[in-house]
Amino acid sequence: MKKQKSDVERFAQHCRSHGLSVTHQRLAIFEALAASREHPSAEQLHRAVQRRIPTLSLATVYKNLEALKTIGAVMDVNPLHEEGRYEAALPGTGAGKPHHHLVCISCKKVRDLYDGGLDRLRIADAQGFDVRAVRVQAEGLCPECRARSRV
Amino acid sequence: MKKQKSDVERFAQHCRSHGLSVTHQRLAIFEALAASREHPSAEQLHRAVQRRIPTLSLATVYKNLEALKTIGAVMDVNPLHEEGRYEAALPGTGAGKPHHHLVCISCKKVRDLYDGGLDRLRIADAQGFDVRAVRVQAEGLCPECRARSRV
DNA sequence: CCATTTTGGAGAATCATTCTCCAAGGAGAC
DNA sequence: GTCTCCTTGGAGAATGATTCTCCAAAATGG
Ligand SMILES: [Mn+2]
Ligand SMILES: [Mn+2]
Ligand SMILES: [Zn+2]
Ligand SMILES: [Zn+2]
Repeated sequence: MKKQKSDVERFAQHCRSHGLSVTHQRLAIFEALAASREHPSAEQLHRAVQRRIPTLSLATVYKNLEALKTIGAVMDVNPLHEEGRYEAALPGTGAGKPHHHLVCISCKKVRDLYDGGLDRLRIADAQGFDVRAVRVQAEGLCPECRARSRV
Repeated sequence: MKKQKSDVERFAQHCRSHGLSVTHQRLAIFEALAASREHPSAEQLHRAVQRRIPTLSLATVYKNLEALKTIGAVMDVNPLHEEGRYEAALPGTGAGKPHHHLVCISCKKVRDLYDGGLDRLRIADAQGFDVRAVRVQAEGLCPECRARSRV
């Protein structure tokens, strides 16, 4: 009977050690997320947790996901989902040849990354998916942001 | 003087062969995109093209990006940018260990992809970026959607 | 140039996400 | 447990990106 509590306790301590209090809303949101393998949206999580806490508001779900991301208890599956970014795709233009991207986590700039090794990636266990394309996104600090943060 | 026209001509023919008429707005949007290496947003493109066509509306930019994506003249840099998707990230939970994702281009479902080979990826030419993480997203049709489309 | 069809502009509408404001609920000290 | 203090939650408005509606303008094909 210690086992059952350990996940919750680990979460509670993670919160406290990062200065976040452990409310039952926060805990329920995390539990729902941890119990799912569906990579749910905020809306889906809201619906799931509302079965336990009918008064839970959607804004609270967003606030908590953001807070939990900050302390590393939750991850965002989508790289770069705030605003659409485009590139031309005809021969001769930027995306004329397949390539990948370097994305700055600070200023959001996107640079093309041509790397023959990455183009040859094969997915070992595609779990029945008919894989049409593989996108690689390398995330980090761009030279400008590195310089700025080193001040 | 043939060279300069060839890109425009190639684009025009690509449009016509896919049943899209070639308006100067559409052409200007594509030219602005092809001339940029910044992976611009719709808003940025709008500002750029407005210098040539002051009456251009933002909705027109979106309509055209969508139309051009459909015929493959434009690509969307962001995988999955419509709605945030989350996962737990503490030991014992889904993202407790680093992993990648299989995404269905039809129903948008996201499955975890554990692949030791992908975890060992190294970026050959990081162009000065301090790379902190590499995300791989394999896109294709999930088993359910394959079955449905094969009807 | 004519008729047909597609497209563009303006602005409203929609959808996801964030913010504001105030009351309720945790955390740590007695 | 009780008392504070500070964080958090709820409600709904606000925001920002994207889409839709409606009509006039422009492109196409002859
Ligand atoms: Mn690119
Ligand atoms: Mn995952
Ligand atoms: Zn940067
Ligand atoms: Zn699917």
